[in-house]
Amino acid sequence: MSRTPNSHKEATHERIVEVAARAIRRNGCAGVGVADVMKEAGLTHGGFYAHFESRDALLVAALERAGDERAAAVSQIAQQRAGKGISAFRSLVETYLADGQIASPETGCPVAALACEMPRQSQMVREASARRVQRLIAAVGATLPRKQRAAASVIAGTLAGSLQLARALGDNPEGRAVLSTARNALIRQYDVAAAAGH
Amino acid sequence: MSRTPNSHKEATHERIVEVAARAIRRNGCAGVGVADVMKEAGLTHGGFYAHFESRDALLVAALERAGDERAAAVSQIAQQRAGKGISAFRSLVETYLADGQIASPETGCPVAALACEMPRQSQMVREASARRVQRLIAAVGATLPRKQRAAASVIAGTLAGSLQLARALGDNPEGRAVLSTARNALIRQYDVAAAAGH
DNA sequence: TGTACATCAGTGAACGCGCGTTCACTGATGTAC
DNA sequence: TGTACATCAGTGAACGCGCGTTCACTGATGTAC
Repeated sequence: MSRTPNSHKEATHERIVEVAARAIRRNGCAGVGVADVMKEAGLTHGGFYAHFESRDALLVAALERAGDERAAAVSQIAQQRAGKGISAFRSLVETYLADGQIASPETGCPVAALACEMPRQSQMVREASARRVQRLIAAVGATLPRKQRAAASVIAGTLAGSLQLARALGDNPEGRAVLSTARNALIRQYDVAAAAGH
Repeated sequence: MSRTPNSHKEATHERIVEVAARAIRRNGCAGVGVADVMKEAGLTHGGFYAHFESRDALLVAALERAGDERAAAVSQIAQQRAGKGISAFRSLVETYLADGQIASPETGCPVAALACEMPRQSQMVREASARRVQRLIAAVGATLPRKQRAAASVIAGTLAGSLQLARALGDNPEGRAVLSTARNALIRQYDVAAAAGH
């Protein structure tokens, strides 16, 4: 049926989503342009609607992809560090709030990059956004012992909020101080190893 | 020199800034349209440039106005409650994270409404944004005893981040749960009265 | 093995629309005489 | 007191530009015979 194997169109589709997942974190929802994304994927804008029903559908796909990418990166680092006896919670906090994140929103958490824009999007994008927030909270909860799991949402809020304040202050000592203060406070308060006097 | 007393033009200017201060929190930076703001202020768009050099200059004024308004509202509530023996910190937390804030960004904190958009704005807007963030941190710090003042930035991050997550989840039990969890955690950890076993 | 054909991913011109900005003009109000 | 004038806040038409979306077309690839 398909002359070019499905894998070709699917590969192109993947490329568009990957570009959009970076663009939405770098430029915000309003900064994702159909023509720009297609160009960065090596295509012309006219072919876009063979891949997506609308620009909003692209935003949804970009949000999902960005969240998956980030979750995979964070859990990969946590696994590497687990061998060294570092708790999953501590790895999460140190990866999420790493100094390098100030200047690299395009590879960071989409919730931190987009949270305040979420309520202003179309319904389908808002729904995808809410799922991302739920998943961030769940990911934080998964690193906590049962007793502390109820704190997952505050911790998620602290992570996303602190990173945003640091970015607003800039990639300078002032911004980095916000991150280190947050890392220290979170680890002191919630890390099991720290609580055990480790 | 001026026929209509200065107070007339100044009153119009005030009105424009007030409308913009609400619009920027409701619709985001990209959602502040010159024509819309002027219309909501009862004017036509052509007169805009007699009041502001550019749209960006309006955003700067709107940010400053929004921050001033919110700071005044929060400190007014704190003063009322101070008579009842409620600490300034607790008042701040309960006002900032009130359930009603989920649905009312346009009268809330501009940092919570705009933080993730700040790094993407023009230089003059970024600078005004950074000042707002610094002022939020300072306002939190002013409610803390000296010993805990270093925690002001994490607390500010927790306030802004939790409110954003709640808004992204929506004005429903799920969103409100995020706020109440954050209020409880902050007051338990940082409120002087709570620490004194009050 | 070779030739004609069908499929379809991608192209590029064109559209309608909204928005920031400009500018010649209006009309109301205070001032000079 | 009254009349002509200057000032200037605000009007509304027009501009250029970017963007989402549409659509007729191309050209490469696989299939049928």
